[in-house]
Amino acid sequence: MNNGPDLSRHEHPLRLSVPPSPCVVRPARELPPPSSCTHKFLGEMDADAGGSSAITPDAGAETREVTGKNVVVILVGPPGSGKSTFAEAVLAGANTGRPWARVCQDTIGKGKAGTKIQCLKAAADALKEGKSVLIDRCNLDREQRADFLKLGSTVQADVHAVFLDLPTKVCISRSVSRTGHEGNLQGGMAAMVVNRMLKKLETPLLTEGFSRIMFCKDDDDIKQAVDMYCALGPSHSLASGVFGQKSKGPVQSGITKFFKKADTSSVEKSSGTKLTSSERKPGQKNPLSKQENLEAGGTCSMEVEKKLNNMNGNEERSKQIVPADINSSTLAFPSISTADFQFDLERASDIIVDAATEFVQKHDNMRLVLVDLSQKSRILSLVKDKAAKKSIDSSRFFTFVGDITQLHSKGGLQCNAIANAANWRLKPGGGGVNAAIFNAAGEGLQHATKECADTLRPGSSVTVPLPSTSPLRQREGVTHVIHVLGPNMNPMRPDCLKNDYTQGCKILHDAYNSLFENFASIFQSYTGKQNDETSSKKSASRVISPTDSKMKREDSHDSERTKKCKLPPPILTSRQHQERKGTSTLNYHDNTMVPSDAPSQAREEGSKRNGAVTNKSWGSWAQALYEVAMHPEKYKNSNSILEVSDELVVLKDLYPKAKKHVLVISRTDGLDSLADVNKEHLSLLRSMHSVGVKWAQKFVEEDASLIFRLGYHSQSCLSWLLQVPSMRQLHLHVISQDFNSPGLKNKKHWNSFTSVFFLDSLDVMEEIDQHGSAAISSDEKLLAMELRCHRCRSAHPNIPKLKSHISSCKSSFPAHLLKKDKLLSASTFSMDCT
DNA sequence: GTTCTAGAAC
DNA sequence: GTTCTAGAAC
Repeated sequence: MNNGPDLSRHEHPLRLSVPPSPCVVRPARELPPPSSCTHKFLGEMDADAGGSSAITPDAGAETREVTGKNVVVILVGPPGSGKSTFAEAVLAGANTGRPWARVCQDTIGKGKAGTKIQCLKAAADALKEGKSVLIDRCNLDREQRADFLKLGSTVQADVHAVFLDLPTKVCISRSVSRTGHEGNLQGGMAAMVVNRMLKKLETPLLTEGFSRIMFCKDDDDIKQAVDMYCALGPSHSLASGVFGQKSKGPVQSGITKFFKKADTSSVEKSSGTKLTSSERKPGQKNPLSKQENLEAGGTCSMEVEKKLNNMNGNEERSKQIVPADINSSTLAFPSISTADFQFDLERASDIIVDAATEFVQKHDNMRLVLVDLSQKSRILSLVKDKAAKKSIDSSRFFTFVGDITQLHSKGGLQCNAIANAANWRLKPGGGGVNAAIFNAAGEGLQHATKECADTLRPGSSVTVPLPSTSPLRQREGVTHVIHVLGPNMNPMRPDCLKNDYTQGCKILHDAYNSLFENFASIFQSYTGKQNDETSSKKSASRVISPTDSKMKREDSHDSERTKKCKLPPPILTSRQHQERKGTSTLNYHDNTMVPSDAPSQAREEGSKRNGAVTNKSWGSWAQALYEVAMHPEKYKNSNSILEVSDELVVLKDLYPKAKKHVLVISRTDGLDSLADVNKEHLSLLRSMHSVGVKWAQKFVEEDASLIFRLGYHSQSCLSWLLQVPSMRQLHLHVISQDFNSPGLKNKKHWNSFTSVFFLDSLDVMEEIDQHGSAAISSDEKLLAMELRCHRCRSAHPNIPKLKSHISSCKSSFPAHLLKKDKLLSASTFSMDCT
């Protein structure tokens, strides 16, 4: 609650905080009289906010002086909070002659990932030119802001913070649904990023060195702040202090709170139509439709939120007739791939109707329900029309408007199973149906899902029995969730089919077939053993892939593969097997590390089935580390293996990128990359780290000039889809920082060890300890970045020139590496010994 | 992951 | 003409 006097929204902000003095150049447009509401605005200040240095209202009113100082405005806010919109609005609206520059990290890299250093330099340059600067990056924590504050104080500029403190759900919704974002952050990844970033939020304080902090909680605040900076004359300075902090409540952060507040809002699908109040059911708060999100993102309008909030309370629950059929098993499913994945609605509706027709003809005691949250859902009406034209039995297949997680409690529709429009990692998040279902089902669904499969390929599905404790089971009577993944036609996502609807339609059809087949499988298993959860779990928790739905009964013995659907088995040709016979030498390239007794036929069959849709598999070369980890004994005579334990193998990298480069490989099956690691693996990571340190120490003792760094490649969750090459099996690089090796040949090699693509082992452990997963960068641009020296950061045109430079560069390493012992050198170890 | 090689850059 | 990169093939 706002305890201060009401802020007059209609009066000009400059007048509110800056009473003009005779020598002030008045902005071109007419300003209201100066004195009327100064107190009002300053009365908004929270004297406690920002620590003890928050100034009193009167002091604030008196601080205005003609200084001619430049201003550094540090925008603070997560993606989607409107920082860029703010900065652009100031640039466009400034009308007093004060020159402004926007320093934007998203664009400063000119297509490549921008850095803080680039921003600092640009800001310094602009300040030198006499411009005031808007720092357009997230600046969420003190450390991120500190350098800009320092820069400001160095040039004696006023440093302000404008904190775009909007509701988390708004930022997530906007960043998820925007397109064409300068930093390429949008779609499902954006929700994750916003959520993660907000965990790091540290509210700006005057004690950091700001002369002024302004909180913008909504559209009006933003507009006021923009107007104020637009009207800030060259010789004006704004009052010091904290303004606009209206609530002392905890800062809302994270998607969890988002869902607690609006647990059904994110189920909204892209319907292509605007929502009206009548489309909402009681209790649904903040229903942000995709369409509205886009509008909100595009115009930075907070009106959306208000409008949506206003919808609550006077909505009427839509009356729907649910065909009663207590003898049928019911599957409720959302439209797959049409929202985030932008699949054409016409085509999608044809596919849904075709697949459903086929299904209901085959199974007369099961029914399918297409569900969408919006009554005006276009996909729903298309399907409805097409199903009617095909004369499908409407008691077996029908559409339903409602929240898929509350069909029984709110809609009176009892469903045995619900389908989830999952992501390929089968993890919560994303802000849509997926997030809503994981949220509604409770944590049990995550655990149950993990037992069934780790990942999902486009066109396939996996059935997960809900634990008896799941609220979704207890409240809604849903016994199974079937995760299904369709094709992606969204160019802003990394695995886009680029308008290839031939392939897209096939995958979508496969996805529905797989979903329906899995549903049928549950029912069949339940006819005999309705109360045997274990049994049903075993039979139901299978992944049905696009082409194996027809052969699922034939390969039911193949339990291991269906349990871990993530990895198509290595693709080995018969020639490779022949050539490989009897050999177990270490060689990534021709894959001779794969044991010669590999069950080749089964693998080939498996690869055909699994590779049918996307052909995205671990190439044979990528299996090498896995083979070493699983069967180190086969390579015991190789001098490449340095150490073997139950937990790990230490291997000399066969293509070292530095004088000393070894890999500490985990031997845990299924731990393919950092994306698979969670808190349970912390002790393994610690073991890997300490073994890595031990080897680094050994090498340093042999050659005291060596300096080591320990870390993991950012094998992101998207790498599989992006086909970014990587070696399967989690491995820690222990690499000397000379990078003096013929094995280091190209930009990708260099950047994979010297950009943020390389994640320090210490950071990874800390991240996992704190967040349960590593913050993996998914930006493929990282590996294509310009070549810069890892020590002095100088740029070089090509690898030979870079190599020449690094052979003699003696600059100190970047500060972030010098901290926390991320670099291991002779001094590190001698210190340890003393 | 590497190797090979066409073609761009110098 | 030589060097180097980047994409295809493995």
